[in-house]
Amino acid sequence: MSQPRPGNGSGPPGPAAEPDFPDLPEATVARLPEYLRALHHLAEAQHDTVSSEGLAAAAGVNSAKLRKDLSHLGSYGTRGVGYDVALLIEQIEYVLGLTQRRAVALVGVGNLGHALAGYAGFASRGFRIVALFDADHARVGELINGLTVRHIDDIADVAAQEAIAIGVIATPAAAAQSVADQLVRAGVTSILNFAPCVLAVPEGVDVRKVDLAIELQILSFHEHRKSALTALPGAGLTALPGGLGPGAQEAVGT
Amino acid sequence: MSQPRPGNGSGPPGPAAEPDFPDLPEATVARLPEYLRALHHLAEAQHDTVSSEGLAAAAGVNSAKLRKDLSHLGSYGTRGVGYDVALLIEQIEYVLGLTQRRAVALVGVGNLGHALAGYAGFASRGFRIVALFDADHARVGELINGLTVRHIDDIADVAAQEAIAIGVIATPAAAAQSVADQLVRAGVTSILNFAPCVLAVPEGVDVRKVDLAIELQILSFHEHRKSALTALPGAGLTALPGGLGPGAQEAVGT
DNA sequence: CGCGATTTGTGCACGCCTTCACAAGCGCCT
DNA sequence: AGGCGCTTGTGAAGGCGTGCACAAATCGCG
Repeated sequence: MSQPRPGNGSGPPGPAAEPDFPDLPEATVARLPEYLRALHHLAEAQHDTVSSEGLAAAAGVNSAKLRKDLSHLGSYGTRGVGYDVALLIEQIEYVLGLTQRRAVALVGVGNLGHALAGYAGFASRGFRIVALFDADHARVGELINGLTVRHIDDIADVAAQEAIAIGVIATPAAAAQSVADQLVRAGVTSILNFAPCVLAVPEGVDVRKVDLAIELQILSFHEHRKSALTALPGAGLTALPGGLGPGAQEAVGT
Repeated sequence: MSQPRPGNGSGPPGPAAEPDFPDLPEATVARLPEYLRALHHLAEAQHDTVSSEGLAAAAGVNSAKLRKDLSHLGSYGTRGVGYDVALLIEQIEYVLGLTQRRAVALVGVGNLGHALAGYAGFASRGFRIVALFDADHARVGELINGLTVRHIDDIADVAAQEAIAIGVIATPAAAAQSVADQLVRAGVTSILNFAPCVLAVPEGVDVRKVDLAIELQILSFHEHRKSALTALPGAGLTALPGGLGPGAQEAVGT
């Protein structure tokens, strides 16, 4: 767990000493995974280098932003040429801590939990789900994707065997806080919460929340706004104003 | 302040002219759904008023931020008392355009799509899934939650009958762009994309993306950083520095 | 009727993030 | 070897969002 990296041989880090990355802008961290995905895509297409322009387009961001983001990791590009795809992949994966496949525990094997347990994207992008839990005894024992569902109260035992750093909560809102408490008690320090509620956790534990209905509600706001606009003003919706050639993704916040 | 609504009748909008909300800060819009959820929770608990402090705690945000957010909607609080829960719910629902239950089409009835189709949270929070689509003919005809899966090519016919404003893409990445194109062609102007790829859409179409693996990768970064910190510095992790009483949710970006 | 307690609404300052614009650096071609 | 074009890396400016701190407003009580 400790030993961030020895300064030696193979890995991306490079032989010399490294300050690691104590202070990457949070906004940058949130974009790195997107760059990483785009890079893997490029690698499969046999590209060995990319310009910031090209990578930015593939990731759906501004090229200046991308360069600034990458500059925070150090200089891994070559002026006049671009970035080495393989090198950049290694570097970003290292920064994100993906060189070790992190163990993830999933709690709540209902509708959504089932889907998450079977989601191939986790395995292919640096994670392995090592345990499934549920509070419902009727579900305990069920076999999903090669894993047996265990009762949530067993989580301490499982955590003792395997270092679980990340927990995913896919339970109803009413159960989420108590599940979070159990996860924290078992040593989990990062939680991805799909339940529509706010979690209280001790300092040092990170929580990210994904609320599917909220995403729709944000879209609904923009729909509401759009329909109000087309109803009122003179111009109405004449053939799309600027160019309509597929511009890069229209953001709508983040 | 501008007084967006005349003080008359029952519903929040009121029959008279309205400037609507052409310019709400995007960050505020993203938080309104969270306030709304907290408010519904309070309403169920028979509270008719809340202070900004109380609502902020329930929504996991700063009270000053909450007041500023709400002030953008107009003055719906009473100094010395707080906010009227029912009134605020109506107001936020109106702003978000939830007074009409928006019709949503879901494309991709695989692992995740199945779960989304059965997710009760959509129905209970202002949306109704009116159609399911898939490209796989083997899946067409399947009955899920009272809806029959249709082929993606039929989307134009369905859109003709029912005004579909929002489309949800839960297909593999390879199919997502082509599905998006079909949705746009059918008149959809808002897309929620679960596929791990960037979508190109014409101007005027809004896209929000949810990438489950990216969320985990962001957590992984913080794990990586935490383990590096505990390994190096003198103090190590002595009993949590500040207070460890469950503070409000630790954000980790948004 | 007046006063104090309480809570909203907001002006202001600070910091983060984005974007532009350009100098520095690298490879290639002649 | 020299010059030219291309691309990175970054300084600086502008905008947005956050949080503080306080004035204004309302209620309840004596």
